[in-house]
Amino acid sequence: MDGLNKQNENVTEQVILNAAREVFMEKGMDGARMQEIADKAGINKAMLHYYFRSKEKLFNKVFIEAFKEFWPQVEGAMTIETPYKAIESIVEAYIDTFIDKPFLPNFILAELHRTPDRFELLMKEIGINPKIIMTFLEKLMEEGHLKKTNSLNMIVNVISLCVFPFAARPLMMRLLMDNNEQIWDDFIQQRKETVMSVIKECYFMKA
Amino acid sequence: MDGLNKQNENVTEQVILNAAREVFMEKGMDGARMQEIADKAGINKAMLHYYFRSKEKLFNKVFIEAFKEFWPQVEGAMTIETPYKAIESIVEAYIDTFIDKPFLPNFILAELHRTPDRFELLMKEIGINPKIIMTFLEKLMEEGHLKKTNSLNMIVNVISLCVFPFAARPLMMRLLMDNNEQIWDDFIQQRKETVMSVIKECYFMKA
DNA sequence: ATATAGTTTAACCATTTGGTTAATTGCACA
DNA sequence: TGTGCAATTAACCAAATGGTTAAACTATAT
Repeated sequence: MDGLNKQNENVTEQVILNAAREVFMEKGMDGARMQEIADKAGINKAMLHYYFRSKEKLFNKVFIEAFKEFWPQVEGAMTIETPYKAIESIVEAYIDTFIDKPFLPNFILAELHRTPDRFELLMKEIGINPKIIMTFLEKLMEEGHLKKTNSLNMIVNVISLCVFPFAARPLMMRLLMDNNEQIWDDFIQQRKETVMSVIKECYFMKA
Repeated sequence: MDGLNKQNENVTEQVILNAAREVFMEKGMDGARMQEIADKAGINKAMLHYYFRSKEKLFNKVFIEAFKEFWPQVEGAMTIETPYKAIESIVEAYIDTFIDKPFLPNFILAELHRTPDRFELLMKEIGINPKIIMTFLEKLMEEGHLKKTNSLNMIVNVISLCVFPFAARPLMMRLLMDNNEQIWDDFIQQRKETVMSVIKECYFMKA
């Protein structure tokens, strides 16, 4: 029966993708080894090529998947009525994603830096366009909910505050937090508040 | 005469280091190829090993050099009398360094992520300890120049605002700035001011 | 001039790595 | 039960890569 085949295929395919995600996230494209992915998936290396043809194709799949999960959250946030809650949701989308996938920021930054042009293509392919966040912010300024400022600067600041601590986690842990996991956890638990208080102070109208 | 030999040695050594810096900065440890470094230096590949023994030793040299140049600027900034100027100088040290070495943030983040423990060792070896920035900020709070807040959050915020835009440059250029070099240059020219205005708003006492 | 010591190179080596192939297994179906 | 097709594997391959070596070159000191 065809249905069972399809199901088996999907199972193996998923096993491979899970292993590939782990390895690529941790080691990046250059550092990852097909053999390690196969080992982690518990299958023969030839299967990777049987299902995904090449390392690059497999990598792309993993890369695209990571964004497909994340971006809708940001888009969703912008439909929220209250301006404050909307921006809070964007911040939350970023931070919760990275709590769940700690390697994602480094993974993206490395790939971004490795092949920027291919990155741009993939973004367009998936339909990610951060400019809509910018226009969203500009709308909120027009409507008088936010102070009128340079929206490019504002969005860069917000994203910087959300993403960078995760990207620099090993540094912060070792040089600022005495390698103490608890301090990191507390820091991250507060992070949404911390970022929002900066945004409030700098960009929202004083009540 | 020994002097001439030493000079020649130094010349070749520097040629190698310059080439190695370029390649490692752009491709990272995993992506860099010894042959490419040799080609860029215009010498035989064996020379790399003659002078630096191994890829890792060469990489370490490049890595350490990058910090040795940068960190004293930050330390120097903290000796400045006026609190505002002191913090401005720290921000300036970061941003000017990255204007000069655009690949440095990605280079550091990648290495940080690749071998965090070795990174920590190198930092201690060079004598870099960002905690002194934290205690410096705390002193300014005690003295009433800054609002009393969590110094860890403050330093992370400041560094995030300074570093992240450079690390994410390829993304920002392509998705927010229409690949327009001029927009990027303007953005970076304003960056010191932008960051300082956030710091002023959030952390300095209102005049 | 020649010995000596450091410098540089071409050729080579062992290992790793992404990818292929041909044979084997397992399973639906007739 | 046997046929056919997809899934899976072991063995293999060519290219790339970090590293080595032995010979050649250069310049200096005697």
